[in-house]
Amino acid sequence: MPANILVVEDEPAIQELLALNITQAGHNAIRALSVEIAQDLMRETIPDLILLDWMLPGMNGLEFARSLKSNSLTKNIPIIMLTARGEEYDKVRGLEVGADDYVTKPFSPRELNARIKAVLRRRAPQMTDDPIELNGLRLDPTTHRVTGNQKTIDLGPTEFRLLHFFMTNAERVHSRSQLLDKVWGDRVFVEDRTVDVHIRRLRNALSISGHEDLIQTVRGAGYRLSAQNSNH
Amino acid sequence: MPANILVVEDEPAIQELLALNITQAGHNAIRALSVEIAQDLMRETIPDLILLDWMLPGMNGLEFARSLKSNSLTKNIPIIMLTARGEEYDKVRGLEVGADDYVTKPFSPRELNARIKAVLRRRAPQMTDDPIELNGLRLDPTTHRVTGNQKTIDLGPTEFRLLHFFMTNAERVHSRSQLLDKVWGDRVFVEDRTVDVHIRRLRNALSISGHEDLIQTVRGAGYRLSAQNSNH
DNA sequence: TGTTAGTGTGACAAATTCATGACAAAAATT
DNA sequence: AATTTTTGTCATGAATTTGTCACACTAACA
Repeated sequence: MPANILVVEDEPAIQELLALNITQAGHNAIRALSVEIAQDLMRETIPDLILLDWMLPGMNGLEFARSLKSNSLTKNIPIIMLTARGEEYDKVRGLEVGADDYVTKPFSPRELNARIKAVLRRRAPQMTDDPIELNGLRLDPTTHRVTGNQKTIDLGPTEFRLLHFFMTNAERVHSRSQLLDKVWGDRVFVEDRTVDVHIRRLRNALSISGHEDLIQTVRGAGYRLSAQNSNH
Repeated sequence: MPANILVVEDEPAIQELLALNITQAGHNAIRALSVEIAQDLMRETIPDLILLDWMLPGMNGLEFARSLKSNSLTKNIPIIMLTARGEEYDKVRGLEVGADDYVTKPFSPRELNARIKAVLRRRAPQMTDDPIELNGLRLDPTTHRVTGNQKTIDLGPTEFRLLHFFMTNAERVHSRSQLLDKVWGDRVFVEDRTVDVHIRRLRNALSISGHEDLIQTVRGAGYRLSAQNSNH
């Protein structure tokens, strides 16, 4: 299965090389020249793997890795560090922040692909029982409860699944049919507009905890759960 | 996680077979040809599970099981009885002395492993005789009684096991089939809905002590014992 | 300013899920 | 053997959840 691989590398030539390798291996390469660009892109799509240069302008790779691992939304994304020969790569510190592997530049395509394959192979199954925390809201699958602002909210089965999906796929727009697929299952026959109603019910429930516009409407596209409230 | 499994079986060929199965399942097999050897070995290591032949030279399996269950050090070790087809296994007496399950020889590896797995899976909350206290409720395993709010209530066997399980696994949702597995044991064939009835009986008993909403229904998911009541 | 497609909202009936009392079989107790 | 307790199942009614609809509202655009 094809995976989305985010390449964070400031050297265009090397980035080109990496992207070429990735696409030839049947994967999808998303390119970022800096950490900032990478963060922007991740608001759209959460990648399955990140190739991260050790030395970067601005925020360096190590810091970025650490920030990724400390966020429950992104902490399970495997990271492969890229280091130049000569640069002494602090393996201990790399592993410490949760890097899964590293590759030394210049790299052979064969080696790179082998590592990508290996990391993707052991990627964790999604649905875990770990609580998901986001913007002061905490969803706990083991308790089947949502907590926020000292308040515990009981959700109906569908509302719970819907919120669970939104929280594990936050900061992205999901069309109604995508939501039906992912939350209802792809074997049901339900109207698109039914999603609207459930969104409303979920919004109602979440308003108890003060999360008023956590779920936003993207006109003509669908809905999105976003931590940063775009008040324009 | 690997477990130490003591195999008490006088027939070398069968013992070999058992040990092979166990090691292939990732566990550690300790072999004993007789009860006496087993007792010796147990001075070294207390196993996590005992596979015990029903018919043994010298002290037989039943007596051994009984002696194990009467010793506080060993009484919590689960026992799976091995019986030959034809030997009629006295299920009642087996359960009486505390055997957790039994397997008929000749056995299929698949069956044996399934039973081992099942028994090990539910060893987690060690059934001790220590009282459990939670949220002003005190459950005493020796008397099968719960005390709360100056009132003491007698529980039936199943109600007791159910409450015991809930108290040792509080703040979590348990599906009906999980409860059947953990409280009834996976040997039995009972309807999912039966759980509902026992929940009701338990709730009835607990209401005497003023714990009205201690056990909550999570629609579409199961039941949960929780000190915290959701505030709507 | 008016038109229009897209979205919010309240209501409602159908479907689903659960609570409850009753009852007979099974077990335990006498 | 008789009695009491425990247990599993069922039928029924209660409660919640769910999908739809009709209509109100909004944003975008001519």
